[in-house]
Amino acid sequence: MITRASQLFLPTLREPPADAEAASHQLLVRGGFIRQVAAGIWTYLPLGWRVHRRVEQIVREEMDAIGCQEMLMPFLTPVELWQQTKRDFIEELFRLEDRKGTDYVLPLTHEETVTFHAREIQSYRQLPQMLYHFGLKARDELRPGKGLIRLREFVMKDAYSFDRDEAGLEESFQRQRGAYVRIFERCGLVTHDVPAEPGMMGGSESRDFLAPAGAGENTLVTCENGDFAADIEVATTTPRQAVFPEPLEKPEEIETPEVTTIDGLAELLSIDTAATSKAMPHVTQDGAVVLALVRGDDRLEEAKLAAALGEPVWPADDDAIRAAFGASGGSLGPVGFEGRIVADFALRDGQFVAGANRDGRHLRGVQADRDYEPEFADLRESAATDTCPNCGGALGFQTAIEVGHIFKLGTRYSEPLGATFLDDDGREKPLVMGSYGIGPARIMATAVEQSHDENGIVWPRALAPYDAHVVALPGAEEIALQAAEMLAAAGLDVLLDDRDQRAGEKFADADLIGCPLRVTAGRKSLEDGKVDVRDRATGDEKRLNVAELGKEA
RNA sequence: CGGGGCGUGGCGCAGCCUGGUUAGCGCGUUGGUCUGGGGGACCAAAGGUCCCGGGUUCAAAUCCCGGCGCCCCGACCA
Repeated sequence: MITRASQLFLPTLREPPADAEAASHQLLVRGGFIRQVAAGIWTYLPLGWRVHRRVEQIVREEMDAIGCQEMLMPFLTPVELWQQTKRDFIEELFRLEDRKGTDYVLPLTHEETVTFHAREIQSYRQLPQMLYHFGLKARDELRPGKGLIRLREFVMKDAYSFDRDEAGLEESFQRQRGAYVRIFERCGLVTHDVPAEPGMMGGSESRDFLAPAGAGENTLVTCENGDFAADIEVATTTPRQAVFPEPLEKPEEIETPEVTTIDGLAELLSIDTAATSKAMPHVTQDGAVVLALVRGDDRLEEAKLAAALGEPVWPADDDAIRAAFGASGGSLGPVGFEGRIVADFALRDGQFVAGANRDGRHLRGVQADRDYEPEFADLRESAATDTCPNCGGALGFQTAIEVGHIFKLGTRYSEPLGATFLDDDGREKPLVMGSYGIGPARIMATAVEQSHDENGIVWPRALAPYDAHVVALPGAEEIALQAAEMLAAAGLDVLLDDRDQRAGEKFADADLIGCPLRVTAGRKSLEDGKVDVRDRATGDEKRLNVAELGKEA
């Protein structure tokens, strides 16, 4: 198929928009792929929508290949479904009301709706089932941005599996996981399949597909030897060994006037920062104060704390700290604290300097299980000085985009919504579910992040808006058209730049738009009947006869 | 929610601090001439509620107050 640039709505920009920082944001806007309507709300222009559809088609083929069935569920959703699963209080949820006063939500995902339909599954004989759709999602994000990376409205391919039991779920989960690996591979992306944090979906196990990128919102932790990779929110890596002073029989209070930081404390006492502990009071939804304790040189990973507690928490403010500890931040510690204490595993062995819960004083020789009774959990954020838990190798940290996320949901949705089936033992049981999401827009953004140069986008072949971009220079319009027809006959989608523009402008646009092949017909072609075929990725160029184009492509 | 920045023709910006004729510049757009393998040159022209509302003033893009929108950095997710 041939598309003529002269008739295409393709507004390319010479300069990037002032508010764009991420490479994908700049290039997709400059290349005329997308335009912003409001924060996190975008239109796909003709070129951008072509790319989106190519991503969709790859996803569709891989879903169909594992027996997942396409359908379409609605955007407007009665709030009752979300009330039944108790997700109606989620802050990101858009709510609206019709003229009769009936409440609706715009779905964050479609677990509720698909489970509503799954109530029609009656018997184990109908299982397993896998369903999917490409549906709009709406999320009232606090901070949308970075082009297509964080959107308030977007198309998601969400798939759902229904099984009799955990073993069946495991099988469905692995089928989806395999499909995801193939999808990202076909899209030409580098991704890592890593353990993740289930967040608001709930459920037992989840895995993220993280794609390293210049701009992103996740941090991927990997081992130099390739035997470890995880999202930093769940990464458990090995902290460096602390250097401890001589142990004490019991804690000893010491004067530490003016010292409110770990560095100041370690310096005053001439000890390793890793031989201190850091108290970070948090409050739960119902106002209880929980003390999170990590080693002095560590940072608390809040996602891990929330996971350990099983509920979200917020850092306590000064008033709450005073009330619970009788001291201010900087002198807090576990000894004598009445509430719940969660300590990082790094504090299990050894004696640490901790706040004394009296301003200007600390305790030396504080030992877990002797001087205070904590629950232990992994709370620390992986640090650059950590080593691989599997081989001791050095770790690397990269920003990454989450392009896919798959969850084992279990009965989190089927139970509240009453989606049950009759098993072969004659008993009624809730369906065991999984859910599997991919954002095509993020795949687009990731492809650009991972593959571009100073001149523009270098699309992976499978995602390019057109396979070939034929540049017609003045005088050679006829040859250009013949070349385009040859390529089209060979099954390629062709963009024919027949605009009345200067050569430089056409080349610049071709580089910016980033189709894999560029074919130029110009004055030289009139002499020898050949055209220049240039590979966008490598820059390699060769002169070919028009007749040879088909087989070359 | 906390912090920072911005809002002026389609795009990128200047002007604002220190109010004062017709609000400028580059790019783009339209018409013309010459050009024509990496964003060319010259001539002519079109195009603006200076984010919105209020206030101060003889006079507001400019000063004050209040909104709204957008971007970036810390707590959420495909």
